[in-house]
Amino acid sequence: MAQVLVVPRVRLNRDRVLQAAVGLADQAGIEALSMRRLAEELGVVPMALYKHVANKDELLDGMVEVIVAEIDPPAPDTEWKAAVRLRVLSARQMLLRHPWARSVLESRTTHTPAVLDYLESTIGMFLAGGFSADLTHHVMHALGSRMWGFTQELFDASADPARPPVDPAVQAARMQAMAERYPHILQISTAAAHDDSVVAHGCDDRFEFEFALDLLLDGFERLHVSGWSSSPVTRTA
Amino acid sequence: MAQVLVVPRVRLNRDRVLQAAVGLADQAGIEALSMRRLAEELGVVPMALYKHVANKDELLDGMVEVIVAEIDPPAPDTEWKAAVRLRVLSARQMLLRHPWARSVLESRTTHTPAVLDYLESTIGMFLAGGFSADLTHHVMHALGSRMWGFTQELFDASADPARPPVDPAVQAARMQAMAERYPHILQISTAAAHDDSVVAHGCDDRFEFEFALDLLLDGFERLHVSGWSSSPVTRTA
DNA sequence: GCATCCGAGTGTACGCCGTACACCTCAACC
DNA sequence: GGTTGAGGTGTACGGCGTACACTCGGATGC
Repeated sequence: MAQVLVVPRVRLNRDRVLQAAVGLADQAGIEALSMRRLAEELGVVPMALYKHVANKDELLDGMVEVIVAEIDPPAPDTEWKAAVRLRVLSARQMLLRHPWARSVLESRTTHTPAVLDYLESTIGMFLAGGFSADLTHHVMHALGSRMWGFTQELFDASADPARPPVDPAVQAARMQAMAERYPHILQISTAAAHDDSVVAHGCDDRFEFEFALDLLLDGFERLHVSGWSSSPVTRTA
Repeated sequence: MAQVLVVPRVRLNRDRVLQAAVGLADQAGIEALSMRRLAEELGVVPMALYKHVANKDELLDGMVEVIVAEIDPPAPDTEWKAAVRLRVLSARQMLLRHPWARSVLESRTTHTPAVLDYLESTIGMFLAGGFSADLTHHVMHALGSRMWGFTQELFDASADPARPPVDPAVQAARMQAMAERYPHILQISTAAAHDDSVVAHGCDDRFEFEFALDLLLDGFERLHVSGWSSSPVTRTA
């Protein structure tokens, strides 16, 4: 017999695994995504997956990278307000396509490069629009609840007490690398700090919370006293 | 030998179970909360818990009731803005005490009475302040991201396709009971509906999303053009 | 005083889960 | 044509939620 007759059995790789995981979560729900079920979907034994992802947590991180990459890139030469609006609305479209994404995104504390890139470019829009680093810092917090991105433990190494302590030299090198790749993030993460340490001590998140809340409340009040009753956009079907 | 010497072995009850669950989640994290671990904590065999809660999902619902009850009641005779502010800040304090609460709250789709009561009284604040039902509807959506409460599937029976269909008569009776107990919720949930059906068809959540987003963006812009650079409240340590 | 009952707590067991570890297979390369 | 190493396999372990049949003890009725 020449050759073999079995199906070609395309080789597994990390990307095929991640794509299949996203697809499975989309159609069966995130709670139905188990390593065993995913392996079955790929016609492979469960342990085969571990040659491509370290464990289930890393699988979820990989899935996040996949979906964040679906967000439209920043529109060039666009005024800050329109640019942010487009970006956030695009992120929202992605979240609607993947209903499980919000909870997974919010459960991940380790920010992956795709996520950091997304933050970085969004921050850049405000800064390019002339916003001060301080205002941008607060504005990102206020936006945070709608774009899941910006939380105070971004640079906070103590966020996860279970993580083993890191060598200060290693930590400094990491900060250096961060500063080069994500200058805007670094800029605004330290903008609200009082002392001079580059490692931000975290920001006053109660202040951030009230900032956003008061912004909303003042907006509500303005709409109310100006006799707002129907929507500014037409709502005819 | 008179009597017995064993510890009195206080009887278990639903409340003891829920309190222990909240305590365990507080100190060991929500991922460490298993029926087995909780039972051990209570000096009892795992299956004993099932005499007091139907299953783990109902345990989580019960935990939500416990923590929502910790939110301060509405301050009487207070202007709407201050009243809402106090309430939301109190909810935030509760969330800070129970770091696991946010994710659990957001994962529950079945709103328990405690949660509905919370929504009801908050909505009442806006209405009492003279807000139209329509504006209150949008305002609750905009607040939603910060107070986890108000989502479009509140009255949407089709939210969970896995749930068995309900007898229309039963459904109508349910709506009637809802209307009596939660008039404000009903009022604003139907405010944005175009047709006359009492069972809201769900609202245009893209509109709600943009409403909140634009409110924030306009606020950001106002702050920006007015030269906002430092915080309106003093930030000295 | 004694039989009855019934709900709280028990014990065992099942089918899921993530994944450690030893093994096999086979294409690529010297 | 033997070696190697990466990809895929098989078995096994401990943990999970919970179904189901049970025991036990205190309250209740006679």
